Amino acid sequence: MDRSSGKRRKARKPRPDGEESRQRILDAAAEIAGERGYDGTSIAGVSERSGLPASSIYWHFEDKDALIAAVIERSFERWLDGMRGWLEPHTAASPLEHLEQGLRLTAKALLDSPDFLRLGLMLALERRPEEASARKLFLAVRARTFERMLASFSALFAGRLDGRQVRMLATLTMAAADGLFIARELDESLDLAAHLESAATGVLAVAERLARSGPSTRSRTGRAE
Amino acid sequence: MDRSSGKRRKARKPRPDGEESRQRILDAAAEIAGERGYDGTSIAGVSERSGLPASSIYWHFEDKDALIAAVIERSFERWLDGMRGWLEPHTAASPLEHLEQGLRLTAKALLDSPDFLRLGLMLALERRPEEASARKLFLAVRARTFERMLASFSALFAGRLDGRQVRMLATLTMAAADGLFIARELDESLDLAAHLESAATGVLAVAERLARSGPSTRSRTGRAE
DNA sequence: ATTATCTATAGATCTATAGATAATGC
DNA sequence: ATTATCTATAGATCTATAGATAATGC
Repeated sequence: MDRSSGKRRKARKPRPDGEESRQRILDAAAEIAGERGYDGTSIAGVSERSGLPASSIYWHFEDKDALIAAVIERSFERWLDGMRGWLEPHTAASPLEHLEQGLRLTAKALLDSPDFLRLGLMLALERRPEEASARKLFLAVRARTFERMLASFSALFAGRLDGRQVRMLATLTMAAADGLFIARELDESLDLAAHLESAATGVLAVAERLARSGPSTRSRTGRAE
Repeated sequence: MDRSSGKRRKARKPRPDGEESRQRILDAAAEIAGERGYDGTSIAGVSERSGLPASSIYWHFEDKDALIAAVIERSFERWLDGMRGWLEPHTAASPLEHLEQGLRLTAKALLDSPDFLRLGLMLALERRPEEASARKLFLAVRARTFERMLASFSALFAGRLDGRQVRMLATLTMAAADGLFIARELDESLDLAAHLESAATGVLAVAERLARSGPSTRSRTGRAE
């Protein structure tokens, strides 16, 4: 059924309304999944909100799991668009400016396309045995982002902090972003950019303190890679 | 059906196995809800895992919503047990020690009974229109904890920070706790206590910076109460 | 000929209840 | 008499598919 994976795509051009319908289905699924999570997203609901029958959904997507994974994938691409400029190598003058720029872009991306992180965190907190492809996709994407942050902190504190300490800084930064995102979801009047900026101040203060106290201050805090 | 709300409880003593069954149902529901969220928790699943028929579940709880709310309520009580000592007024010598003690207890409580925050965050991220009683309960409990933190920070920085600044500190602290909890859920080798302690260092650094720069430094960051 | 949508429905699962039966309290 | 469990099932909803039909590409 599913021809979205592009395996043996025919040379022939598809009908123009097909892609539009696919997007309408993804829009509806993203809305509902963002409201109600994985199990709360029913095919009937997506069908109703998109205006297309259930069988059309199954024509475009293999099954419900693939549909949710596609929602994550698309929202991640939009998210990446928002973060472009930071991820491209060396558009900022100094490592510190690079981090600050990353922060501003993160705040903007979180506000522009919150579906990605909201649904992603919901999937991450769930630990269902089967049907994990959407969750796996989110975790892979998240790991990649973490590696970027690691590289950024490494450049900023080269020679002053060891790998374990840099990893802790990146963990704290990502935790602050996740936590502040949740706070803002629960209170939309919260100024996300200002809070992220304060959090960055705190992370840098932790970094200075770690740098002064030398490498390997306490028992291991994370698994070696 | 539901006699759990204790409205017109008869003078007569209930059978001893009743309460035990109720707890087994709650155990099973907590496990499944922690794995799969609200919609993923089916009565059939709870019935199978608890060993009691569905009708027994409905004898003990009004409906599924009440069951999930009871799960939240019980895990919150256990959580509170872990936090007792911090919440009771003035067991610590200084405000700073009070905060540090709260931090240690938070780490311990998060590790001992993670169900409360895991399920709570899942519910918080969802925004379903109906069936909100479990979610409301979690948010109320969360708000109370936030107020305690606010009082604690107020005492610690009395006269040096205004209400808005104290609120930002509490928001950052709670965000760090939420975010680090998620990080630890995704990587159970993560040393939660050490990371929380580092986060606290960062929050205090932010506080010092705010105190030095005087009150009302930038545009409002939160809604007035 | 291929792409996409439509109607209709099979079969599984889910929430909730009816009504009989067992166990305990007074 | 009340508390609690048991069997059985109604009725709704959910995932997924079958098969007819429409629209477009070549």
